[in-house]
Order: sequence, then C-alpha cells, then structure tokens
Amino acid sequence: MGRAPCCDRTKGLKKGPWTPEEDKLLVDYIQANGHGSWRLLPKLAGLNRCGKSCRLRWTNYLRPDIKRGPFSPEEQKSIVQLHAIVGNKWSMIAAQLPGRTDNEIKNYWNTHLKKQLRRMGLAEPPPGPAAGCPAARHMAQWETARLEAEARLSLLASSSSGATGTTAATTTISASSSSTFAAAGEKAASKPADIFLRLWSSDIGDSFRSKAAAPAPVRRNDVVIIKQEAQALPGPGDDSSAASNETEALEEYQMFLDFAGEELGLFHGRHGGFSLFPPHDDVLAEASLDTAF
DNA sequence: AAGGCAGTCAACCGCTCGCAT
DNA sequence: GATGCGAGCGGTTGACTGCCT
Repeated sequence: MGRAPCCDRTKGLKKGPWTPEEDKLLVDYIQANGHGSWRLLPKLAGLNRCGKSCRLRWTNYLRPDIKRGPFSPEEQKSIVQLHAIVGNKWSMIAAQLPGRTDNEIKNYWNTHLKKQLRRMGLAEPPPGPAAGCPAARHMAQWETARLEAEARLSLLASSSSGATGTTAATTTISASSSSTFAAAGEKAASKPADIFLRLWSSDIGDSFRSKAAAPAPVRRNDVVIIKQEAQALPGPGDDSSAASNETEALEEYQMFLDFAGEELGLFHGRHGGFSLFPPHDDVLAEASLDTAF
C-alpha cells in the first residue's frame, strides 16, 4: 500500500539533536495536554519537528518515568532471557523492564550483551563453508545453545531458592551436558513457575532439542514468510529429502513457539503484556549475572 | 598535541500493523 | 476487498567521546 512520508520534507522541518528549548516546549505541551495526535503535536506545541521525531524524543528520553543509568545485573539477565524467547522484539522486552525503553535495550544489547554472549561461546558462529544449508544449521545450533543457556540460568535461580551457593550450582553444570541438564529440568519442571525449565523439559522442548542438528528456520515476525523463505533456501544439492527435513524442522520450531504462546501464556496481545517471571522474582535477582557470564 | 580508531547512544529511516472509510 | 492514514517497531546511521599511538 502506498504511503506518503510522515514528514513533509519540503517544509524544512528540523532534524538532528534536540535543544533544551525544544525539549522544554515538548515536555510542557505534553504535560499540559497529553500527546494526543503526534502528527498534530509539533504544530500545536510550536515545534519545527515532525511528529515522529517528537514521539521518539518523548518516549526515549523525556518521559518522566524513564530510568537512567547502567543496567543492573537483574535487568541484564532479564534482557538475555527475554531475548532468548522473543528475539529482537525490543518493545516486548522493554515492556518487562519498567523505565527502560526499547531503544535503550536495543543499544545495550548490541553494544554490551552481544559481546558478553560471544565471550561465553553462545554467539552466532561465523558463516561456515557452504556445506548443506549453513545459515539455517548455524541458527538451529545457536537457538539450541541459547535455550540451554537460558534454562540453565533458570535452573540456577531455582536451586538458589532452595539453598544458597548459586555460584557453586553454576559451576557444577557442564556447559555441554544436555542429559544432566534435562534431568535437572525434569526435577525443576515440578515448579510450574519456572517458564524456561517448563519449556525445556516439555515434550516440545525435547523434540526441539532432538531436531537441533537439522536445519531450523530463521526467526522472523511472520511465520508464513519463515516457511516460504526457508523452503526456498538451497540445500545440499537441493534434494527433496533436505527440503522435507527443513519443513519438518520448521513445523517443530513453530510448535515450540506455539507452545510458548498457547500453553505458557506468552505473546499475549500485539506486543506482549506477558510476564516471564514468577512471583519469587527476587530469587532470580540473587543469582548475579556474573556467575553465568 | 594531534590524528586514528573503536565504542556508545540519540536520532532517523523505512517498513508493517491496525483501524477507519 | 481496497485504500489511506496514524502509530509503532526494528535496523541503521552519524555525532560524540575516550583511548591509544
């Protein structure tokens, strides 16, 4: 569908950094009248900016409830966990972190957390030789590693709620010990509040793990597009069995996502409004991110 | 002191979604 | 169903800053 640009560039609207005077105009207007229509706001507030720019400035910087300063270990952990579940849905993640904006979280992820995960060996591996469908396979491995890491963090939190010594718990879990981990998951699954362990220890999670070696889809917003794109990916020799495996993996992956959405109550509404964390969230906070990183 | 470089983050751009007509 | 519009989202850019040589 065709769409006119939101800002009429012929009017010479100002771009670039905001001045304190502009900030004041915007804050004063919104505090007095609310933002109403962002398109009309600049004119009403006496600003030579486009509405989009005003909205961004307000939501990312001027809003009174914005929390400034460095991310706490709890916030870092929440971001990592949420990202493992929803991917680059920054607004969804931001909704779970009061006072933080999607832009801030996105920047923080790209500049800090990505590096930390890379150091942990959980970053997306570099593109390998063109054997099979490397992109999809790497993504599958990456997803598996991520899910395991997230579930491990949850296990850590669970064990810390029953006993102290969280760092010891971390070090006793082998990074590659899926069976040990699965067993621990089963045990912890009796605590329905732990979403990651429930996911991991479910039939769907088990099935997903078993498919990890097979190609998996690239995570995107639209499932239909995922399937179409992945099926169009050239496999090794592009034979029909490879295509069949891909389709199967796609369906498996979709089941996993559906399970998260339907059975565990995630992804409600357009951008969430879900809560990943149980009431004993303070327990999670005790498990410093440093123990995992 | 000055230039190069990398890291950080505010802001912009282009796209999609949801709703109204 | 097609179209238009406003709002919001995620990716990217570019200015700024600090460190290093």
